[in-house]
Amino acid sequence: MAAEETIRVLVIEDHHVVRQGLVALLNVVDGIEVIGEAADGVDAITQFRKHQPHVTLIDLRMPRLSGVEVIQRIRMETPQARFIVLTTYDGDEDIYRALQAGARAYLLKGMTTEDLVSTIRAVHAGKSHIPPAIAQRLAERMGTEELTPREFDVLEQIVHGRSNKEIASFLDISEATVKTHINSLLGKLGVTDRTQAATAAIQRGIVPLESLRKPKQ
Amino acid sequence: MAAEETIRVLVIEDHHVVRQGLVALLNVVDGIEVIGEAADGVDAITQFRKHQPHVTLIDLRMPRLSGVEVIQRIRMETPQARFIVLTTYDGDEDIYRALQAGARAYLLKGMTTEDLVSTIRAVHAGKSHIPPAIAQRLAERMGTEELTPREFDVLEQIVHGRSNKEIASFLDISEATVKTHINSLLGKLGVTDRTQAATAAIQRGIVPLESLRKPKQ
DNA sequence: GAAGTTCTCAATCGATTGATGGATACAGGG
DNA sequence: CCCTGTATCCATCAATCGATTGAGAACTTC
Repeated sequence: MAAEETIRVLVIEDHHVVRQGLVALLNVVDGIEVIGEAADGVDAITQFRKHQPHVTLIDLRMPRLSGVEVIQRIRMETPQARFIVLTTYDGDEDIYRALQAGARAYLLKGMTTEDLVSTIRAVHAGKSHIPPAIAQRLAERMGTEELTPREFDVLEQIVHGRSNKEIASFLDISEATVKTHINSLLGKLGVTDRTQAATAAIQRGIVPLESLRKPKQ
Repeated sequence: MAAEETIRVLVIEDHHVVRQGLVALLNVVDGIEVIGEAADGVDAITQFRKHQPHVTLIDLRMPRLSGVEVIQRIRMETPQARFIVLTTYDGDEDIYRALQAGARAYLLKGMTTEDLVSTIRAVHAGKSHIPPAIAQRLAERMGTEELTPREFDVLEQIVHGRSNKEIASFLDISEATVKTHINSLLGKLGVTDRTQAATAAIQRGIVPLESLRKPKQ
């Protein structure tokens, strides 16, 4: 199956070095051709429309439009589009959303060339390619309940180190109510106190690490 | 200054894609040549001895031997060696250690090609190149005291969500002692409770995020 | 051996936290 | 309309936490 068809790949990745690395790796592979690149979400959609790639490699963390949003929008107009999600950190909550949005596979940036190439071929052939470890974690997460918006607000404040009193004042509710929300979210996260809730929230990417240094808008 | 001297660069980076990207970017630049690559700390030292590069690009998070250790060991035998630290996340506590160990510059992986090239040239010319934002943060950190080993043990347990009683039992000391250590480390971290201590520890890279999923050996 | 660190422990006390039970509102489905 | 589920809110109370003070033992460093 030498010259069956060249797989046309679009690479969406904001880190210049990583994007260049992907292109350099892929362009020496037989049967794969990088036909476009994008460094942010908006450009990604433009490039997709222009080139209509077979397979799109996409980073999740990007300026302007997140990877998940890009996948959702593109699949609105091109449902058969095939995406492989790239991510640095595998605790990422967004992976789960991306796969729900229709991504077919998932790769860590520490992957080997063989991983990359075989995954691209598999996805182009219509297969999905989720590592067992991720599949299991996804299954676990399916069973767990989603946090309500209010619970999310409270969790965000907990991660930022606010006390119940401060959270109550910030959200303009009573301290007792804050405690109720905390109690609920502790149960949903499967933890027993606020410190565990904070680390779990960071680890799972529910509250992004980047938000910590900022003085909360 | 066209053909003054070709700068010989060694690239130490465990992520295959990133390494490939750096090499691809640098090899098209006039006056810079990548003369070696390494994917882990031990190999890094071997490659350094073999090629004696002018400038070494080095990632901090690596298997076998950390970037900081590599810098320290190489500078033991080659004090004039020049390092540029690469890192993904700029909250990294290790940056500070790397610069103390003798790194001359620091680059985020989201940098542009111009950043990369000009930094390599600057460092090769003997200059240092620390972004103002990092310099300021370093200055701040200089004033703060280091945690003692025991305080670090306790902080690690806090991040893992253990209660004082559990920490006491785990470290085989009394709960009172645990409280003493917590009191000290709260002061040194500049925070007021354990939840803030946990998020600060993660944010600054004092306790690595990867250690969270594991059931604590 | 004097000085400095670190680690250890204790006791007290006010503040914070988390568990529990319960109230209200509001949405479909039957 | 009633029932069920869900999200929001509040109060009480015991357990935990953090601040504070003081002090002895082990280990460096000079």
